[in-house]
Amino acid sequence: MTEFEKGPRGQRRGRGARERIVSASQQLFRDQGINRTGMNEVCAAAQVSKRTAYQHFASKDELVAEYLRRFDPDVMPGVFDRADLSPRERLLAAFAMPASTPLCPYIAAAVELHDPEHPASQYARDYKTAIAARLTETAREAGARNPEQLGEQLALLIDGAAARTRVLNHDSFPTAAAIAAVLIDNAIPAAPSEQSSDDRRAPGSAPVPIGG
Amino acid sequence: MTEFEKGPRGQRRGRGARERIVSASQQLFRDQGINRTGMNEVCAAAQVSKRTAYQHFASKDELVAEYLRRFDPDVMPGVFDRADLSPRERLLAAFAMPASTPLCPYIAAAVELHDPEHPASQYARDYKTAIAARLTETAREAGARNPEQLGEQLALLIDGAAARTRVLNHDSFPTAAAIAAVLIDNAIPAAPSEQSSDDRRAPGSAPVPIGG
DNA sequence: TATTAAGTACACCGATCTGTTTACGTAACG
DNA sequence: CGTTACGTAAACAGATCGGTGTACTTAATA
Repeated sequence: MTEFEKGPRGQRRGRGARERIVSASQQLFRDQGINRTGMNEVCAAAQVSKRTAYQHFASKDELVAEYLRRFDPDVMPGVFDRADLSPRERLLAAFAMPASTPLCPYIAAAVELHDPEHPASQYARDYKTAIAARLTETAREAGARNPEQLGEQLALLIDGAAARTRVLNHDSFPTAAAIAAVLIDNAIPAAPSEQSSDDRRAPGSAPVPIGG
Repeated sequence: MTEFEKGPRGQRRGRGARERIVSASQQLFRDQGINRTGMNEVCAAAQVSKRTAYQHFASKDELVAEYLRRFDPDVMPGVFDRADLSPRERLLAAFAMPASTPLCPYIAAAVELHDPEHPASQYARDYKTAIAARLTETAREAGARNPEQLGEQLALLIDGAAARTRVLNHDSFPTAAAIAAVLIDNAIPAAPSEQSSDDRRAPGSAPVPIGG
């Protein structure tokens, strides 16, 4: 059966190869960019022959797509899966990304590839849409007046922080988090000033609509 | 002196060449990306021989730097120079970019070049800093409580809208403008209601500090 | 043992890109 | 006229890149 593991007969091949290739591209594409990283370099880093690499991925484009796809299977870990946090806290947690978090490879890929039809570009759109959807969902849980709007706004803040951090080489997520706090407080009726364990809403007050 | 114009003995050269090269790179770099546009293509579009191009620009990197530098000599025309607008209106005007406006070549360049030391990357940082400074200045005029903070926040919104527009292929500036309106209203004490949809604020409620 | 699946090492192809060089053209000016 | 400055056109150099082809190795299986 060969199990496709390092298993019975493989000395160091089999399971390792594909994994190593993807893993190497993660680091190289992120650190050096996609266009500036050749397949030779990826193969060398993965300790895999070029032949093998092209047996696992028909083209570099496929590897790039897989590189993005594998990046974050469950969207933004440590944010939406934190059942111990209130919805509001979860929304804010999206802006407390650790510095080690890679800087939005989706934006980078979309810019570098420069082709909206590229599978990686399409996946970048899907990912961004998924993020916004999750934010919207959480905003709804938090009792936001217009969850779609708040979700979209928070997503924009995340992208802004990522882009700005990249260009300025200076962490902009705190600024984004501050804005997020304002938006959240404005969007949730009778927002309890700080961490809200319960969010009852004040029905009557017509607060500031965020336009659109 | 040869005036650097079409000049004494130039038949149709001189002033045209450099201008045409920069102009061609504007369009090509923006439409196709920097890395995907070769010098041959630029020269062809500029109707200039390669020899001449490399006489005006020692390298492609220099041309790229000039491409960014020439992009917007006075930062964001139609925004800060609109003396007929109130400071608050000027702040909001920054989010009403016409669709024809090129989509943040600075972010694109920083990502594409992928080298923070590249002169173009440095210029991108300078440009972004200049934008934030202008926004801060205008925020101060508008009477914002913390102009630096508001300026930085609005700058982040602009970058977020640009990045998101690029990735999603969908104009995100309206969303950013809506956020901006909220931030501005929150940051300016007793905001006099301009023609904004509404900005009356519950009078007694202390406005939410935007925290830093 | 023979086969087969998987992999390595490495040369190679064709395309593309930056940048240079060569050969030639042309117009102003002495 | 000839020189000189400036320009074109096009070949070329050198590098890199994506991707392939070939020959060899290794180890499990029939």
